[in-house]
Amino acid sequence: MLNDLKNSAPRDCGDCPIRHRAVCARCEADELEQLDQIKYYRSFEAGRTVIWAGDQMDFVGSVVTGIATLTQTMEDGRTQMVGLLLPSDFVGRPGRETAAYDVVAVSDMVMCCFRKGPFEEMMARTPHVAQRLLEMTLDELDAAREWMLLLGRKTAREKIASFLSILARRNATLNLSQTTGALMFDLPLTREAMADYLGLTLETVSRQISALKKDGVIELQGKRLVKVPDFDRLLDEAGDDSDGGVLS
Amino acid sequence: MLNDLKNSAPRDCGDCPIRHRAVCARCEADELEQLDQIKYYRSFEAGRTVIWAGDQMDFVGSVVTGIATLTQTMEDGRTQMVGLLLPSDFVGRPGRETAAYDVVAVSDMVMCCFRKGPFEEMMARTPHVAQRLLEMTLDELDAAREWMLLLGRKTAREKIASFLSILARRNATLNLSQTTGALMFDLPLTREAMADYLGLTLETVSRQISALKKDGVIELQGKRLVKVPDFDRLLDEAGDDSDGGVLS
DNA sequence: TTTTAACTTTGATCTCGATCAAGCTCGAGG
DNA sequence: CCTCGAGCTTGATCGAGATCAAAGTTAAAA
Repeated sequence: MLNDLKNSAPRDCGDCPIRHRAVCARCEADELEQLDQIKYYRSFEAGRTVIWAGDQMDFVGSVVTGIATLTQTMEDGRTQMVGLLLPSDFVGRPGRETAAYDVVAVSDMVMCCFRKGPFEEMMARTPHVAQRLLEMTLDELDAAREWMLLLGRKTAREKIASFLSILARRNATLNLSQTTGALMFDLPLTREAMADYLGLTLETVSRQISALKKDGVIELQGKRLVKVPDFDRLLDEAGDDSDGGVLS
Repeated sequence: MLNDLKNSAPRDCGDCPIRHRAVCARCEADELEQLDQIKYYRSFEAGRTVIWAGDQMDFVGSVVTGIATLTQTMEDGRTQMVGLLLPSDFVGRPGRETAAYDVVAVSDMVMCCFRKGPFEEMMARTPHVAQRLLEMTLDELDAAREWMLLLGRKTAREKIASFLSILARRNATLNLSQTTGALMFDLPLTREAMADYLGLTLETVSRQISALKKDGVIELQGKRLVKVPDFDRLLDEAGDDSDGGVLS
């Protein structure tokens, strides 16, 4: 409850790790300077809630480092995660007063924030921010629709395999490795959080991970480090169109 | 296979039924005229496929009248609807070559289309189109996330009740009625299409509709006309936060 | 009018994942 | 070192919804 505020090395946009992927990606030097003047950083410890659904939300921003989740909860407590926010992902919606979802930091996290008013003015003035935001929103919409297929039609095993292959692919993109052959990555979520993302119970998540391990699709080192000896095998288990899509 | 092309009374933007809700909603007279010059209408009979996932897509457009569905299909035939396109909804994505989903006309339908190239130029020149498209995309993203909660966590009965209350609310918005008390509307989808939307089988859809009828939550006249005697009761069955949200 | 086929309903049964219930693991704090 | 508890695994059982099967309904076509 205390902080949010310990200033974690305010950065210069020039060497920001998400400079070319976030909402500012298309900005020219002068636009970047405008953004620079209205931005501020906030840090959150793992487990902290960034904002509650329904609360007044007077800022928008980008995840700089760390991971957060977007979740919806029904009155009786049933919970569905509707987004996993990784570095460069955008939080909040211009033109809306209140938060639509709970946003929770899953790891220690730093956000680059803008007060909503100035940000909206900026959007109206400079097309590059709005353009980039549209592009990012369309990508998120595609991801949400892919998730609808997963939630509505995939089996528990396919859900787990799909989730793991998304994490694996993302990890391969951030690092330099190629998407075939063996690769390793960290599981950033607890079994329970995975269950909330996949529309399962934590017991089922645990069982299916064990099953995939027994079948040699994955190997575990500890509870959180996953090794995938054959990525195509994992993709196959995910039931996706095996287009083997090139990393973008 | 034949037509698509029978010219259904090309309209003047001035008296277009979706003038103030579609992607052109914010346009000034001069911008509207530019759009007018690159637009063309296409008609589709009920059941016709507008475009197949993966196909080259050289246009974008808006649904003017009628209803279409957006669906994803796995290799083994499992199908998930990821969107229901109503009048004013936008189809296609600027900056993408191929269609991501199957688009199928569910009723006879008329679309207002723009070739992709000219539309993208227009978007780059005039901010009002891009602004409106961003707003619409954000709304669709919210709808997709609401659907994720439905698909991941709601029971079959809640899914049906949620779907019916969405249709009822939309109908109340289009017509003049208020959202409380009795209201009637048409079911635009077959049981199978509803099942694909809700992540169920058609048998379960049929059974749950029968159950809601038996319990007096809805009444049916024929297979397709639904009467809701008490809308709050239906909302309650849907399991949603009962904020009784005012129609926007 | 009869035929036909798409759509819907209902019944019987099965199965996957939920639920209930112990234990296990491992790292932080005393 | 031990204790504690959060997170994870595994087993036993249950039940909502899927699946398999058969009729019923309706509207268009012949």
